[in-house]
Amino acid sequence: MSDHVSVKRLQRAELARRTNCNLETIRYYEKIGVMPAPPRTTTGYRVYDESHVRRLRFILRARELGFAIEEIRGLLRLVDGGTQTCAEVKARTEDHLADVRAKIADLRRIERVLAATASKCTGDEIPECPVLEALAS
Amino acid sequence: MSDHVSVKRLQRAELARRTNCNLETIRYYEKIGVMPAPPRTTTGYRVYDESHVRRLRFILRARELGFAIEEIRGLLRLVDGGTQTCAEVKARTEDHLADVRAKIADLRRIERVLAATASKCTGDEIPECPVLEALAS
DNA sequence: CTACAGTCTGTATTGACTACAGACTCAAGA
DNA sequence: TCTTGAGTCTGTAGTCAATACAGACTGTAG
Repeated sequence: MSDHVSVKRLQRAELARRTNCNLETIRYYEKIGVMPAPPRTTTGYRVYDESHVRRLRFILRARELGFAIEEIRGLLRLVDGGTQTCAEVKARTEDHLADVRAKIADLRRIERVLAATASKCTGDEIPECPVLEALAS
Repeated sequence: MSDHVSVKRLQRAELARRTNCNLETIRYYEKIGVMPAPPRTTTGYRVYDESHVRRLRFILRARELGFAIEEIRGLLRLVDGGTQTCAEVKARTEDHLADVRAKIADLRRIERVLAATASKCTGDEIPECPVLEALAS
């Protein structure tokens, strides 16, 4: 009776398809310990279920938002421990938000320099080039 | 008379100091061929001069602006060949500018999601957390 | 029985560095 | 002259976050 209400079992390719994750990335996440090692068939095939789908989606979404693996590991510890407080997670999110904003500021500075330099270009065939001069000076 | 007006000779650490570049990065740039292999003393020490300072500054500035090494290699070929046209460089710069703008757009999207999610947090000690829910759902 | 697709493992590659070990050189001080 | 410490040399390994591949095994359909 134990598998009367059977859980849907997935192999690796199916998990990859359902999460839109690269096949090999799943194994990689298992190796670095952010995905749990799933049970195996007698012949060694990994067997996943819905809990793995949720876990992987969590990781992928956090990666999309630019969290580093180590930051995600921290978030997962909070989730797994069941001891997380909203305050802790909020603090980590805000730290990360500050990082993202700093990156945006960097890129905007780069954008300004590139745009200003490119706009000086005549587009002529002459070898004098304001971009190269800006880089060389 | 050949070294009557002697060029200022620098060793690696001095070049690093003057360009604010990591010591090992200089050797790396030589290895991958964006910096020329400098002459050596009889005992094998690299000997740099002002031309190396200029070259390295060019590379570092381009890196700061987010050009990839391969893009820089392309810019350097234009410089070295003496055949560069302003139009070519302008085109490459504008391609790169488009990449930078795409990255900014990505990060701004991420920023919006993070900010919106974090602002829902109560900061309370309760384990329900809108950030984790947003990631898990 | 034989294809063929899927999975398994470990390892190599990417980009742009950075760090380290172990040997060598150089200049200054005792 | 000897020693000490700083600088340099080489090759190699590690970083991050995957991605790719080779070679062996398994599972299934015809």
